[in-house]
Amino acid sequence: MREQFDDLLTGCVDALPSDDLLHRLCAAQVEGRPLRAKLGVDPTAPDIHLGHTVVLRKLRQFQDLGHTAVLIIGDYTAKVGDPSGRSKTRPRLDDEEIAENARTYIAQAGKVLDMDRVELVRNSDWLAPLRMNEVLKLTSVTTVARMLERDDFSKRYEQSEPISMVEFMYPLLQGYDSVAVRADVELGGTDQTFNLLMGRTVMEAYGQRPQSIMTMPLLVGTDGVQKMSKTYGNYVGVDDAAEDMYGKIMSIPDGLMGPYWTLLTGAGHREVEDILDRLASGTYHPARAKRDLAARIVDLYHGLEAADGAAAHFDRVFKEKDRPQDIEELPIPLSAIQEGRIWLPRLLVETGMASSNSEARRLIAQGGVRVEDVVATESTAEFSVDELRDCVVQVGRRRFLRLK
RNA sequence: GGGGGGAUGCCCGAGUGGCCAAAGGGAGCAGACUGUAAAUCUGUCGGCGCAGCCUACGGAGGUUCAAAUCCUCCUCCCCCCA
Repeated sequence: MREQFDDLLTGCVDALPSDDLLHRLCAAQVEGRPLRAKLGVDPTAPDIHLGHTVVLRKLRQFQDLGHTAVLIIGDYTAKVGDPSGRSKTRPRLDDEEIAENARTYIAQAGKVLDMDRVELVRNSDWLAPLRMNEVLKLTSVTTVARMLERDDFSKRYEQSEPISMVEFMYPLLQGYDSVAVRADVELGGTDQTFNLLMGRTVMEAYGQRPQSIMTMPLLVGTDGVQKMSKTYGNYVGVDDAAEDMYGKIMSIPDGLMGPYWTLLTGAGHREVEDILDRLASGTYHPARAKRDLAARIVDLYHGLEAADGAAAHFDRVFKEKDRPQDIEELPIPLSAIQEGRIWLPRLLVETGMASSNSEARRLIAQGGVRVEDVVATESTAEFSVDELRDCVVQVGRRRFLRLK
């Protein structure tokens, strides 16, 4: 039991109230009743990345220990939406988009969870029919002062950034979800702490025992700075090809290996501690550790064979700086040909390897463009169609194209 | 309802009449180096067949030889008071 508990706490930032979860686990064992572990996700984006899997893995751990994973698709809360930021022009998600996102989300979540044993529900089932008097009851469980205690609200308030009224509704609705599914414990990122705690308040107001809450750190993206997010371009998608996944993980700063091992591999606390100890003592080479990490994660989503293939691909392209095996092929665009000649900058633009003539000139000036392994030095370079046929054009270290 | 502040390049943010395609930082991109696409360093970072030209500092007009900078109106955002 203690061992189980320690594994559950691995990677967690907080489990509140302090001994509540342990008590529940014990009681569950004694009574032979599994705990109901709740995770709510809003299907606001079509793809999920490793950042989303942190909390999914934790939920999976609950499953593996025989508890019930309750996955709430926030198809209603997604529509309430988070109106922060400069979103006035952003079109509201319509029902079809949400449905589509939910579909892909569930499919991708299945790579982490045992979907056969997940209790899958949608919160529109109970939120959509709510009547005004219910909503009013819900809003009366807390106060504006408490809302403003919330870290991000208070920060925004100080910095004179807008806070919309519906944003006040959001934690209440999420809390109502907990009531609806009778959650024993709710999981979430640390950014969800307030919402999770609000769930306790709401449950209490509805005469239920307030849930235990468990928060997981926000995964830092491959840039090592910001949280993993598609908008920052520092994400590793669950559906990324094995080679991409491997390469992206190899690109993380060394300091991120600890969190990644802890949060993304599903390794138990003993294994993680061992790895980190050996890294700290220098008996485990960081390059080796990162390769193992990358392989481990690719294995989780693509299998061992793909992981080996990705590692080999990585060595070939980045270590030996060789050409990759599969180079995209493209016919020489007709639009790049003028009077039978092909001007190099135009070729780069027309093939999508540079975004503008200026960009192309820049790349050439910086020695970043190669044609058949020969560095192009002049932005005035011209070729004939025959000269370029079957040639490999390379921009930077990782963009290749074979002309046909 | 009244008063005040603000809108600058992908993002943050300086700039209050010419020296501004616009400081600085971040991201990105390229180069060097390496254990990797880490770290570090260097360069670059609106467009144009580019030693020149064009378009740009929320929008529309105006003043001026000259405007991101001054004036007018408009749009949006924020704060304070009520």
